Amino acid sequence: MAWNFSADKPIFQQIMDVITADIIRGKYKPGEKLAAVRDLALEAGVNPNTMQRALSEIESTGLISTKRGDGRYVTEDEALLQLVTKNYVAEKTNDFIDSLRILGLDDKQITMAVEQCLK
Amino acid sequence: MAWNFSADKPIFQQIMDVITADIIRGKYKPGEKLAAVRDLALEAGVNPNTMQRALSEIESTGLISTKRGDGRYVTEDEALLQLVTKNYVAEKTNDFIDSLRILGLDDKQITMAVEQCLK
Amino acid sequence: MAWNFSADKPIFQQIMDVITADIIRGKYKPGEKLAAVRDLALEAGVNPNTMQRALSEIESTGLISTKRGDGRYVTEDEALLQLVTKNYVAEKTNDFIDSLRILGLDDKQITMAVEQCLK
Amino acid sequence: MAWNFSADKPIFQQIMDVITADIIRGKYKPGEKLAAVRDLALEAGVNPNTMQRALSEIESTGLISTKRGDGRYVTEDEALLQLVTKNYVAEKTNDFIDSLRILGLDDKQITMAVEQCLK
DNA sequence: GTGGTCTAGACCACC
DNA sequence: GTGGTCTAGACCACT
Repeated sequence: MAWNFSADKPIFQQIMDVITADIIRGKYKPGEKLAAVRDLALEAGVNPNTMQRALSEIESTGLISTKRGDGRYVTEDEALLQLVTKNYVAEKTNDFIDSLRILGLDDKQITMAVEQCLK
Repeated sequence: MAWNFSADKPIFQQIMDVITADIIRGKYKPGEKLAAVRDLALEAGVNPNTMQRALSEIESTGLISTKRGDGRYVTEDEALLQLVTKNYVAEKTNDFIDSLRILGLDDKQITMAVEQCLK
Repeated sequence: MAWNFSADKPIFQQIMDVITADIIRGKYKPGEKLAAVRDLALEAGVNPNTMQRALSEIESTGLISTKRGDGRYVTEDEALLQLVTKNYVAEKTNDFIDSLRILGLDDKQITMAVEQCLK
Repeated sequence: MAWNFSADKPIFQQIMDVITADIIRGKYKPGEKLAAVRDLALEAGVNPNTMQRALSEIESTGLISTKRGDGRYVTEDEALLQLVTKNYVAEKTNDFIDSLRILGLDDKQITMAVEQCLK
């Protein structure tokens, strides 16, 4: 069953986002072995090359690492995991705030917009 | 003086964002005539075709309209303008919230993240 | 008070259509004198050049004629008027039929479409 | 072998009409993959950019969609297809009827005009 | 002078 | 190989 991809972002990036999120929220535990590339590709309904690329890019963030001839493993470095999470959240948040500030919204209006959407 | 474009999004989209924001925050007033495509292109440091495309796409949102052989004008329909603004803000906010929720953050954590970045 | 023009056809053509229709349906009687170009332009809310062009093009169909230094007059040749009308209707109808036939609709379906829209 | 284009409408619009009609009348089946932009452009005898534009605009109606790095596919959503068809026919028909009504023709005369041309 | 269209050709990201 | 974007430059229709 293929995952759901939007057309306006590269598929490999969307896969990155999903897997990174899975690691951060603990679906994949530290030290856990990931499924084989072709199995993941099959599950996501994408070309194995695409999945391969997504995993390589995640690897470059340090969240996962490859053991040659064995497979890919989630990092056990919990400090790194928290750092990545923190940066990820901060980046998303700052981008969001900037995009509203550019419209002329002040801090109070931004807070209100968030609270309204959270309801 | 060319504008500053990032490499990870199409230029025409970045132009759209800038001009849309300019209209929303009132740099361009309702009913005001925009500069000619060629002039805007010169100002932004892009090819006239690129600017043309950005403007056409904004036009499809209704924020601006073309008078043939004359020029482009910002809509005078203030209701539409407010609607577009509202949708724009809501969309950005929802995207942001979703991107954090997928990590497992709850509403309180999201609010906190925003407040921390606003400081 | 300006007329209502759509953005997807040249304004002078839209003016032609309106005035031609006015002549055909008898709003302007045969032999009647038209208002001055600048008055018509004012009424339509367009540039006098545009109105001028529209009138010249209608003139080339024979429906109106110019008396130098006097003004423009609707033709008194009723036979011509009927001929133009007939051709006009036939042309519109054939274009319409062709546009539906190209979709694979047969004669019966076309008749039905028309009747449904007439209700 | 270049297609036949008339001079009074933009080429990309004429291409849109042809391909849209092809989809509606089933020449391209739902889910079918379209030929590559460059190939279609060659077939139509136009610049690839022009074909690209035509296809993008059709895409915005939902009739076709793009799989990145793969190609363009006709929608499999038959309900959408029928809806588009219905709207398309209704729009053409209404435009036609309006253009005759503005001449002062009543419903009966319009029906007669159609029947006469169908013979 | 204004916007709109088209061609030509290049480069890139993606699968 | 696929579509997407951008540049360059030309031509046209409209006001």
